Amino acid sequence: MPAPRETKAPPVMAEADIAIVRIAPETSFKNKAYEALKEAILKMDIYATPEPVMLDERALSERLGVSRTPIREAIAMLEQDGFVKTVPRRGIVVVRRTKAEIVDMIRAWAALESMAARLITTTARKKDITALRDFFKDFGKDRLPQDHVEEYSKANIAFHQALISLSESPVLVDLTNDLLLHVRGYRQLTIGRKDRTATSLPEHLAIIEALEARDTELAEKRARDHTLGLAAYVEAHGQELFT
Amino acid sequence: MPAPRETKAPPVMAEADIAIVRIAPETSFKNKAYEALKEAILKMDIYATPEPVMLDERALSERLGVSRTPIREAIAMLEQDGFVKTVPRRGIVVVRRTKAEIVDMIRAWAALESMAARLITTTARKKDITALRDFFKDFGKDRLPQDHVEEYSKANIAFHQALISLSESPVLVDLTNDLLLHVRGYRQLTIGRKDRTATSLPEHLAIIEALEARDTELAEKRARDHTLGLAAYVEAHGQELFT
DNA sequence: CCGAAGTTTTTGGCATACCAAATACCAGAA
DNA sequence: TTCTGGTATTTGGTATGCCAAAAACTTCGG
Repeated sequence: MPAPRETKAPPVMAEADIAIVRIAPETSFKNKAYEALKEAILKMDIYATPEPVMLDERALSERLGVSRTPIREAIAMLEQDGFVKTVPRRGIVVVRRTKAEIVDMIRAWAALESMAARLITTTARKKDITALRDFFKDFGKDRLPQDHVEEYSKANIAFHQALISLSESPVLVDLTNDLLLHVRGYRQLTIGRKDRTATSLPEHLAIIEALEARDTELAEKRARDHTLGLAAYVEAHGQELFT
Repeated sequence: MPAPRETKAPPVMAEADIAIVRIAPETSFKNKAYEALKEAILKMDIYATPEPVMLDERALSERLGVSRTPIREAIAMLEQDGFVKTVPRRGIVVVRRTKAEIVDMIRAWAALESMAARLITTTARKKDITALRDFFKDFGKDRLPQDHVEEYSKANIAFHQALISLSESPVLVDLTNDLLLHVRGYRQLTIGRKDRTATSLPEHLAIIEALEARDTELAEKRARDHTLGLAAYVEAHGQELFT
């Protein structure tokens, strides 16, 4: 395949077939504002203050150097995502999730991930499954996860995302990513908790083993129970995190 | 009601403490446009014509009697939902799903519904579970589902939605509803297919039985397999529906 | 000092105007 | 007729301005 050109090939020309990089898509201000606001919201600790976090259209437009129009469109998108809620003539409030909502999301996550595990046993290559172990290669008897919670937490999330990607199901990937964004509101605070970290690694390895064995039912069950365990944990010990 | 005036309620107040219904939220044009466009998109048969269906902002704004601003905000929301995609300086196109995408969505649906079944066995009241049979009370040996495909299809969808609602998990309910909206693009064409209809009813009843028996694993499995069966069916026989 | 009425400010909702890119259209040359 | 160049049109993107409701502030009478 000499040239990546595709749309309606030109009649003749081809002047020395220099790489025509197809130009840049030039993302709009609307999308830039969406990304910027989304990142800002995810970065802030919404649960730190008692009073709700508010956003101001005009302030944001001035801050980002664009008019209110693209800002408002970005806000509309974020509202669809469930990150903010605009109250007419009152303001735009960053949504705070209750513990019950977070637990609920984690359960849905468990459902999707167990389906991913199921699919993986029938389609993924052994090579790719085995590669999942690499996420934890830095941890072992001499370097316990509970002594490097922060680091392990990152590896943990990366593992789960890689696992779901192996299912090659765009829907599962997208849905879990969305859920994860909401759940991560209290990243280290919950997922990386020491006491859970201790049991997490063995469970992950068990999941990988079931996948390698192509044991559909077992892999599905282990993936489900592992994440449901997290849900139960948050439900039991996450009280102090929510107001 | 002598006068339709409403703005600025009279100062006196309290006059006979009649039920003050909290006023109407007065949904904005943005939301009205969103609902209207969403319904319109779901109603049209996107897969009928070979060429992609396009939307025009100006035409829509004139059609709905509002300016382009709320229309654009509604479009931004629909784009987040995955119903449309706007291409800069080209137009707004109604997204057409491939067969693979639909199958993928049904699989995710299966995952979520099986989790709902799991939750139901531990929390729902027997009374509510048994009530699920009512959706099919009009069908039986003397009135086969395959002879009333259209009607059975509606009962089918209502059953699944009621089932998931019983889980009392807002996340599961919302996610499956979203998926269903996309899958329903070819409502009668797939879900109501005669050959599948025949096996559908018994499977539904089997799910209900497992729920009543509080058999978590079995209910989960039956719910999952039932919907995965639909996915497999679409994958095998849905070819003619996509381009 | 307190509170109610009135005024100003703030805030999101909406309409409108203009811009640039992509396309469609059209006239003129070969 | 066909191809080419240029021009008019279409279309989404963005900036502004104004409106009304709600909140914040001010003022004045008790």
